[in-house]
Amino acid sequence: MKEKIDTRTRILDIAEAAVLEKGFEATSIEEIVAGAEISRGGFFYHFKDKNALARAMLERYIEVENALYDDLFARARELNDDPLHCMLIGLKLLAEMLEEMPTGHPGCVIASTAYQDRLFDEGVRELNRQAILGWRKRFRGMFEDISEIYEPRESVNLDALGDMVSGVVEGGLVLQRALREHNNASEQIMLFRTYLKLLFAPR
Amino acid sequence: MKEKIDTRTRILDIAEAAVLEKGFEATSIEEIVAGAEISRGGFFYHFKDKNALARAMLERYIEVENALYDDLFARARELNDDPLHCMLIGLKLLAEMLEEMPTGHPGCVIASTAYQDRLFDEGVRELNRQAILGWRKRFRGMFEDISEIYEPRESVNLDALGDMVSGVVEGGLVLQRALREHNNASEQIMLFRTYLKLLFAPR
DNA sequence: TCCCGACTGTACCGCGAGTCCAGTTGACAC
DNA sequence: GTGTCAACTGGACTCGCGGTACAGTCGGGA
Repeated sequence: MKEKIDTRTRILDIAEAAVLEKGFEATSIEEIVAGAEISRGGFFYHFKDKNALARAMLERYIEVENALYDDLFARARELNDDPLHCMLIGLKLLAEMLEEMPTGHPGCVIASTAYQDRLFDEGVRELNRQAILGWRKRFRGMFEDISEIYEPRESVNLDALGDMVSGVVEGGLVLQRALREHNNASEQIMLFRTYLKLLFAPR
Repeated sequence: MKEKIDTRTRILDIAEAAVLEKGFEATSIEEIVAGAEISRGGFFYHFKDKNALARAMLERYIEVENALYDDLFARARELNDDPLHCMLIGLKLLAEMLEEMPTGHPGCVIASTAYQDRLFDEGVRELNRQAILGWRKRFRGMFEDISEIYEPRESVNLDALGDMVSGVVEGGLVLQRALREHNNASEQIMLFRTYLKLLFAPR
């Protein structure tokens, strides 16, 4: 039985699916242990409390999300060396990816935790914060590269523009969840993309 | 004692403040009744359960938010008849308003409920949905008026553009909450404003 | 053989939501 | 003055869930 995924990972998988579907509070430890086919004792052996579970989930989620961005923009870079076109292609890929998820994107854990933050400890909140700051830095860097070649038509704060990528995704996912529609997030990204095209259009 | 605000309103006030600060789940009925200086029985006399409280809060919140938008864009209209400039002024006013809130904007209840929706019944979810659809319609209408005068530089879906107003605000508020910064939402709105300026710029 | 990590199973605590209900209080009606 | 009704108070109780504690089991290396 080498094939058996280790229990901790199994707990995280099941918890993540449940939390993204119904929210953290609405997910009981009872149902997690039922899904993972372990006992309550087993759960607390791996996570000292629900907060530790949240932390582990968030850590894993952020790692995956970062890897995803790395991969996406690396592929975009292969298709076009120009930083603006690379950005535009990357956003297109991102939009397509969001669209292809059949049930719609699971919904970003970031927003979910941001709005229930009193349930979590400082560690979780800080993790959340650092993730967003990381994305700010990533996208800001890309926008700096673009600005060096294409002078923006209107002066903009590049930090804020970097945040706008995360913000548009988060906002789109909120709409998608609340409206029970499917393409809001990808549509919002495509709109943001036209914004960039206009902003960095050559004179 | 005509001055005494009726108990139901007092409960809503206190609950709203607490919920916006810490989230719905983290707010106990115990603390609400303590704040409102009533008994637990008194609370359940007014609301049959916590879900009914959520519904009432959401109803009130949406009403206030709509009145706020009405007022904001009416003022903008007074300053300039042109639909594009009216929109741009309205967004500026909105951004200023968000900035002036000393502790930052309380955070939109919409996103908060969207990410915990299993805690609420269908009525609450539908209320949430209708609110966003209402904003879509409102802003779509404004963008239609603009399009009649200013041909957009890139073709865009006006529903999606309407959603983008809500989305940018929601996304900005998520960032603001998670980062513990203060002006993200207003900055995001200002960026969206430059987008509109570029999109509808006369040739 | 023994040890150890990964559990199982059970008993127990405290808290908050929600129920039930009997009783009080003050305003207005007749 | 009596009755009635809405708006509560207060207390007792149930239930589910998070969390603790801990004794015992089981399989795989050293």
